[in-house]
Amino acid sequence: MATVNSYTGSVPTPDRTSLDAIVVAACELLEEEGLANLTMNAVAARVGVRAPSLYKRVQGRDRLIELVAEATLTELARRADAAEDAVDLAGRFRAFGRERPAAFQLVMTPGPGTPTARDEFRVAASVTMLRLTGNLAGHDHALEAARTLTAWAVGFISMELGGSFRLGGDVDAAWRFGVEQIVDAITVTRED
Amino acid sequence: MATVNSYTGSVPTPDRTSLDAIVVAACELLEEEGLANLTMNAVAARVGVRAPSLYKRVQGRDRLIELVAEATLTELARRADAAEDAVDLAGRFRAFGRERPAAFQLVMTPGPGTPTARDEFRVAASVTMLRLTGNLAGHDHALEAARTLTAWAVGFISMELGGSFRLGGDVDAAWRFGVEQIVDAITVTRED
DNA sequence: ACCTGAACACCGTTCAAGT
DNA sequence: ACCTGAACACCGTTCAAGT
Repeated sequence: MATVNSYTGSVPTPDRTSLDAIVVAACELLEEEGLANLTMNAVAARVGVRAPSLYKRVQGRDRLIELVAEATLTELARRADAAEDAVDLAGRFRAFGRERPAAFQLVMTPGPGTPTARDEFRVAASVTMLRLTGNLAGHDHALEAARTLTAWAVGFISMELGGSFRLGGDVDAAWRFGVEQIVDAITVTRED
Repeated sequence: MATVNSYTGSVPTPDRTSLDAIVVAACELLEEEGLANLTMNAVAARVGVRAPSLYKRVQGRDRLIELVAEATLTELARRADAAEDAVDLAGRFRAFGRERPAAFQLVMTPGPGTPTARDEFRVAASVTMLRLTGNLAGHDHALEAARTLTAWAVGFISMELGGSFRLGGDVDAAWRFGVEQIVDAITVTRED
C-alpha cells in the first residue's frame, strides 16, 4: 500500500493514528467488506480510535474514498511502469483487478455519485499505456489506440469480476483472443 | 419503463401502490439521485406511501435494486433486438448508457456487493450480440467475438460516463475508430 | 389486507467536555 | 492538540396497532 502522507509532530500526547494508517485500513476494508460497508466506524475500529477522531485527519467519508482511489491509482501506475509492452500491460491490469477487485472497480468504473480521484492521479496511471500504444500505433494514433485497448481491458476485467461471462467458454482464451485482436488492430493503423 | 408485474386484487381498501410503480419510481430515483440515494424512504414518498408499506410488495432494498437491474436489462434487450448489425448494436448500447448512465453502470459494472440481476435477464440482453457477432466471426468464434466487442463497448461507455477521457482528443472519433477496428478484428477471424 | 407510527440498530457528522 | 461520549438527522427493517 502506497504512503499517502506522514505526520511527525511532537504533541502533549503522541498521536494514536495517522492519515496513512486510516487510508490503509480503508483500502483493506474496501476489499474485505465492499464500498457500502466501508464505514467511518469500521475504519476507526481498525486504527484503534473512535469515529469522530477520524475527522481530525480527513474531511469525511467521501474524501477518504477519494484518497483510497488515489492510492489505488498510484499503485496501479507503479505496476504499469514495469510493463514491457501493451500485452504485458493489459495482463498487469487484469492481475491487479483480480487482486483488488473492489479498488479496481472504484477507480475504473465508479458509479455516478461515487467520489473519484483527482485528474493528476488518473493521468499518472495512463502515461505508460500511452507510451506503449504509441510504439504500436505511432505518435498520431497513440491516444485513440490507448483508449481502444484501455476500454477493452477495463470492460473485460469488469465483466469478469462482475460475473458477466456466464455463457460458458474459456474466459482466459477469450482474453488472449481479445488482446491479440486489439493489438493487431491498433498496430495496423501505422500503415495508414 | 418495462412492466415488471401487476396486481389487480379487489380488497377492502384499494391498494395505494403496486410493485410496478415502485420499480418505476426506483429507476427514476436511481438516475436523478444515484444508487446511494435510492432509499426506501425516497421511493415510498414518490409512490405515495410510507417506507414500511413497501415491504408488502418487495422483500427489501437489495431485492428492489435487483428488480431495477432486471427491468433495465429487459429494456436494453428490447432496444438491442432492433439492431441491424454489430456497429449499430454498439451504438445503441452507447445511446442507452448516455440516457440512463446510472442504470447502465448498475447492470454492466456493478461494484462488489451491489445486487445483480438474475442470469436469465443477462442472457436475454446478450443474445442479439451473439447473433450479430456470429454473422461476422462465424459460429465457432461467436462467443469470443461477442465478448471482445461487448467488453470494449462496456469499457468505453463506462469510462466516458465516468469522465475517464480527460486527455483531450475527439471522443466520438475514438468511438468510431474503436468500433471499426474491433469489428474488423473479429471479422478477420473467419479466415482462420 | 394494506397502511402506519413507533422502535431498533445502524449510518455520517458535529461539538462540548475531557486529558 | 488529540480524543471521546452524547447528540442530531438520517438509514433499513420489524411489528403491533389501526382502518
